[in-house]
Amino acid sequence: MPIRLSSLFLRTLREDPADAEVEGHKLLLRAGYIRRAAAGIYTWLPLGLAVKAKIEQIVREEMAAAGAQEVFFPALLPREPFEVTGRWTEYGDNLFRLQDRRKNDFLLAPTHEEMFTLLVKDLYTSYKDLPVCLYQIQNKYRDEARARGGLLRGREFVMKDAYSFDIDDAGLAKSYQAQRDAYERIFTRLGVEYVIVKADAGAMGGSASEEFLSPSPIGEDTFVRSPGGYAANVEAVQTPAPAELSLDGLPAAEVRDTPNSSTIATLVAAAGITAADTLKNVVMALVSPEGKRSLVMVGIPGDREVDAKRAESAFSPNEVEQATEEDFKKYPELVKGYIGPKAGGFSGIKYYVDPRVVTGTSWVTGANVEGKHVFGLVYGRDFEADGIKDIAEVRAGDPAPDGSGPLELARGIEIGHVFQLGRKYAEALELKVLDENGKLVTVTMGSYGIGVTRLVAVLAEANRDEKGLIWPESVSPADVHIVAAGKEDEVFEAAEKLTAEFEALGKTVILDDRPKVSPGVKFGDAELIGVPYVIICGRGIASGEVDFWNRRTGERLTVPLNSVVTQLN
RNA sequence: CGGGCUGUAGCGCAGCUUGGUAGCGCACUUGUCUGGGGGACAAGGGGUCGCAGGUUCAAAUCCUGUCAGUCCGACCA
Repeated sequence: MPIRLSSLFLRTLREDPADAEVEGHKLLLRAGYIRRAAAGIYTWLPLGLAVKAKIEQIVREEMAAAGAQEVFFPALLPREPFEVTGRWTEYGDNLFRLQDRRKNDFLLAPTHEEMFTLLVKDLYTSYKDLPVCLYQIQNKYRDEARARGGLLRGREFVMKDAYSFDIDDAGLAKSYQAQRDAYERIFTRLGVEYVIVKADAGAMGGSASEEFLSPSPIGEDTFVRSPGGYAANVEAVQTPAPAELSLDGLPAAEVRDTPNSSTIATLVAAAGITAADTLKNVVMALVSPEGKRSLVMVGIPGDREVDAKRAESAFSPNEVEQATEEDFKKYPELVKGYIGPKAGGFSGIKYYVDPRVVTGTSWVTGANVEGKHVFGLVYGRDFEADGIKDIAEVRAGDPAPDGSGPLELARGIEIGHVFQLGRKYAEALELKVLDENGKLVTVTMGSYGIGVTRLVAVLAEANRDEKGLIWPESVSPADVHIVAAGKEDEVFEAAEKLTAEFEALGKTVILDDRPKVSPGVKFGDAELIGVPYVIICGRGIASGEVDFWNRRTGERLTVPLNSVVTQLN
């Protein structure tokens, strides 16, 4: 049956809703795909549901091809499993918590690692059962501090999450690759542009992790890429270390008076040097998962700022905070504005340097005395560090770690994430199987996510013009949109006949059979709704002709009524 | 969580400064005309003015509180 606009539950809006900011989101609202129910929570209307179903279908087909089996968990979960893995508290305010009538704690699942792990533990006990890969397409709930861009970042959203279970690392690598390949096929079929970037494993533990980002100026993730094909999340970029320099013939370090030069800017102005010549020693406070606070010091080139996300990543699992006045009070040796590396170090403070600080490099830095800096302090001769921490900001033009050229910074929307999770959850929840020697071994896992509803937003954002949406064929709510433009019975009869012919070929049709609606309104709605092919049955019917519009290219042809079906086929 | 802005009909907005009959456009209903780019005319239906309290003879309007939305930032597998 065609989708008849005469009866479809739909009301298109002529004006943009005031609370929508992102263009694609405005169009989804105006064209009647979704309605907002609460901040970050959306109701799906028939057209939106059709697009979502198309995406899910492609995901299901490719998951099946990759050997994954579909299951379905409740979204409403008891507290206990999340207590075991520590995430009941770890997730913080982002977790929707609730209680039943007996005051037992429940949550709305933000993700399902625990449940998948427990399910496999529940049923499987032998290495012969592995590998196995399970997935579901399910609503997730995260009480985002700030929902954004409609479906882009919602508090309720649909995610495909898959988990692989293997007996060993080699198996995990294989499962990971199978999912990664499936993701490439899925995004290609969806017509979504994507880049695969190395991601920071972060708090999730585990080793290999890659994100699928769809490049977009409205993206929330910053990533870098090089002309030679390197791509990584900003957190994951490793700054290449320059070659070490010879210590021979370098002038001796010299302490000079630099009054009132407690910032890089004032120092540079007063001493006639550039910021890149200076070594800025940043003191930060680390808070361990147990809540213990300690200070660290990192020397980075003075022309760069610390990137908070990179610092978090480098010092994970510790939280990184700015050092407070109180912190400084505990270490009177630290002279704010004139902090520098010190022979033997400051007791209780680890000292790290940026990767660019290599043997033979010479720096202008604090002398640990009010009003004095050291000039020509050479790494490997005059000072050493406890290690390397790569926490300085990444800038456009920086060299790619693999030598593939200068990096460019770009924004992207995370549409998928593949992750070698390892044994973190299996250990916490004691998922073990007997191996061929009858010994218990802990299973190793991978987790693989695709943001299904986010993909609707990404597709809408990437496929539109000033008149409306332009869906890729693979996700369009219908294959063809047929408009009966006119008042004559012949026009409607021809449109009906054409609809039947397309449907006989297995095509899905949106039929605009609204009586007494002017052609202009119907054309406008067709363009807004965004089916890629539109056929107009109108004044040409008398001479056996219809108009054939290609929504994407804008091409408009007049073709004989009796050949339009083959034209589209 | 911090800062800004906004809550008046399904959508977009005016009215608030200076308190006194709640308005406009779109959408919707009916009729006539029109019929290839959101057409015209006429007649209609629809609003606890976010919520609560206060001031006042009288509050959409002034005051206090609160809730919600949204943007920027912080946060965020």
